[in-house]
Amino acid sequence: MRTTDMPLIRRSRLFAQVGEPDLAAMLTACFVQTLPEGAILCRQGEKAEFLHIVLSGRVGLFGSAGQEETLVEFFGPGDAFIVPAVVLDAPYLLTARLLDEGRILMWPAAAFRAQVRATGSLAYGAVLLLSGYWRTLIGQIKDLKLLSAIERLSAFLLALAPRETGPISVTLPGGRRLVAGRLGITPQSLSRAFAALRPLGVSGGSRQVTIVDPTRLREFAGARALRAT
Amino acid sequence: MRTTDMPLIRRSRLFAQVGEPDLAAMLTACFVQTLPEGAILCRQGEKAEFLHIVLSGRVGLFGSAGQEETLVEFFGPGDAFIVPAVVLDAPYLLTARLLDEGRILMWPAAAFRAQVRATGSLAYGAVLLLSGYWRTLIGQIKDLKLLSAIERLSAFLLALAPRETGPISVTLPGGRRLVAGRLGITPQSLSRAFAALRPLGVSGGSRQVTIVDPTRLREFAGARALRAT
DNA sequence: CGTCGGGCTTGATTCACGTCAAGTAATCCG
DNA sequence: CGGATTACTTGACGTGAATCAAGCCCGACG
Repeated sequence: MRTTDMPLIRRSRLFAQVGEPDLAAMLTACFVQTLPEGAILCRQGEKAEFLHIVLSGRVGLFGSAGQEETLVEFFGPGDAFIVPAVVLDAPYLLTARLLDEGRILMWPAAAFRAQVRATGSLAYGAVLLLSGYWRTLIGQIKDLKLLSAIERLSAFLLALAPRETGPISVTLPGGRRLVAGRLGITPQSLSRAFAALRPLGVSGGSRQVTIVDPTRLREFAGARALRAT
Repeated sequence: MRTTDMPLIRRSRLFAQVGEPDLAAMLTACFVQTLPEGAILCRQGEKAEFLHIVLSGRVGLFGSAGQEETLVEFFGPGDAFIVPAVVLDAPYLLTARLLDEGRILMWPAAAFRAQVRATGSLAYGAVLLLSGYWRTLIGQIKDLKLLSAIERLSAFLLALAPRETGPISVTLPGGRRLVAGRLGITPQSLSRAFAALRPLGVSGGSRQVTIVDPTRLREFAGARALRAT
């Protein structure tokens, strides 16, 4: 574990409430790995062996059924993405794959389970983390059930936008293929959806998208007001 | 609070690890209400005021966008369904409505937040509860993204089946309209999906469905193996 | 410099599901 | 018990997105 990892570790919501000495004690059971793009962290159906916390790089969580596979969610630095399988000692529901080269904190499942049970501040951090994830997943389910593909793309882009107003440029968390999966559509349909948004001021290369007027896009998407009506 | 409520309260995963004296102390801040069918516990967009724990009856969580509304998930006794909004002190993403008459434990949001932060065993219970929910939500997202309507219905019915084999009769958690929402389809499509499964041995009245051979249904649905491939 | 290959776009067609519209069965309530 | 209201089913039709199939763009590599 490098000294440069500590600030990254501290930044995770999971450890927000954990005191310095406790944290140091916990981390003795862990190690950090640098892994290449495409590396698989865990595979759907296998028993949980490690909790993974992303220190750098991005990770995609994929669900598969038969031949099909789609991306369910993106994760980035600070995320600990399979807490549930680890605490419940259940098989992974998803496969995690690195989208970039990245550094991953590996925490043996049994040690993590014991720590969560023993350390209130860690459990509290886990509650915060899981609460945030619950909300993103609920948002995604609502999107899938209530919105059209174009509306979902609008909402997705707006969620990426840091500022509320003025022309902005957002970078997609992955290639078109992955974004399509996240939105629950095919790459072809995503392409058409982007084409449909072009008249509304959305222009984009493969990975970088600029929105000339977020407010207008928000009006379009929010004609069917979603997240906090 | 009735004395008959205590066993129901204890049964919730949330309190599994909480000691008797701690539990008694926590509950002083709470009260229990009996509410009629159709009562609304919280409304999408409003600030979280109470944590609700279902003691009896069933609750539906609904998401809405514009005019549309669908059921996102069913909840029953032991479930504490909006923990995330409460701990994060954020607006509800969903509207909760009672599907039957039921008894609900009401826990003021601020008191619950303080307790979770202070009491490790409660935080641990929350981690377990949230972990279980994460998994059901992930399952639902995978279903929506990867399966057809008929396959989703099959998977839903099989998840309700208590035993693995032999003819069984399951009771749907709500009317057809609600089940359709849960599956992300219209009631008409649900009706057709049931019709399509009839040749496979699924017969059903409005609320009670019998599956003559779960194994056969599982084969059909699991030709596209899902949950634990 | 050319050609090879993957990722993106575009068009034509198909299909699953939604929508509209009856019709029928179940439930409620005087 | 009868009539109204609601819930479910069924059919005909329309549509959004998937699928099939080229083409295009751009970086990789001989």
